[in-house]
Amino acid sequence: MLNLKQDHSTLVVLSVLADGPSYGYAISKAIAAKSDGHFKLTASGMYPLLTKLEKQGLVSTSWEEVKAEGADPDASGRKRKWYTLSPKGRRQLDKHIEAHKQMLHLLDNFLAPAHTSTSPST
Amino acid sequence: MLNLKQDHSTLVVLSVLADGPSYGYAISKAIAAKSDGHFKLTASGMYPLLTKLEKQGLVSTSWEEVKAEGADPDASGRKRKWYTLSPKGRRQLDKHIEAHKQMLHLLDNFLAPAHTSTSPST
DNA sequence: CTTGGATATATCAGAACTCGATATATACTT
DNA sequence: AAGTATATATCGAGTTCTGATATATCCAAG
Repeated sequence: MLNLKQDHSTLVVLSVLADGPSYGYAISKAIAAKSDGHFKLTASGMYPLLTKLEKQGLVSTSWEEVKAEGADPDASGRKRKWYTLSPKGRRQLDKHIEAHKQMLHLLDNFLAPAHTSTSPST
Repeated sequence: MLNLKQDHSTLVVLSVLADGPSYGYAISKAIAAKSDGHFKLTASGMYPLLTKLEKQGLVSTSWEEVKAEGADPDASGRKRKWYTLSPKGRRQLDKHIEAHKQMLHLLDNFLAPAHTSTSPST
């Protein structure tokens, strides 16, 4: 169970939101589920990150009341803060994925034995 | 020019030391060269990291005087602190590489379209 | 011989980040 | 009534990041 750091958290959260709007608690569960239990992003990592993404304009937000089944229509129930990926967030996700891929590529090259082979494959 | 964070720094520094003993300044230059100028690990990141690796027993150290060409044999010249990868450091490097590869694999799966295909490959 | 750039190690300090613990409140189940 | 799940959020001690600073030697150009 890997606790995600900011860079990976951002990538993963934006990726979840690319599938459609969601909210903190659900995103956290989605990350655990989608990663088959390997990734973990807890509340203390999630909410500051979401606030940051909001400030950066990568997501837009709205509050919505959670209606209970047989609830009194006048009762004020639990609230959810929904996050929606903005066009800017969309572009940022693409950038993050690209940056991630480049990092992989550079690290692979770095770690590869110093063959200097410049193999014609790829 | 990417400034390396601790995880990647550790991986990259141990990797450089796997090619043979070296010292801070040279490691920094080697990282820039070996990454074709893409990775940067500056003094303020390098020395605390090397100290940490030493404390963890991943590297062993020794001081050596840099002899100048026509220098007075009695003159005390510049000093270098050499770092040598320990057997434990060797094993740790392998672990880091494995962890890195697993992270790639997990992130790729996460970012892949939600096909739910459960393809029999791999 | 003096100025500056390269070599070489190292710390400082403000900022940012990490992460378990805590706080608050509603909803559902037993 | 108690316990678990849902839901958002902050606190704070510890760690990490990074440009700036400090110190000192070596070498080449002016």
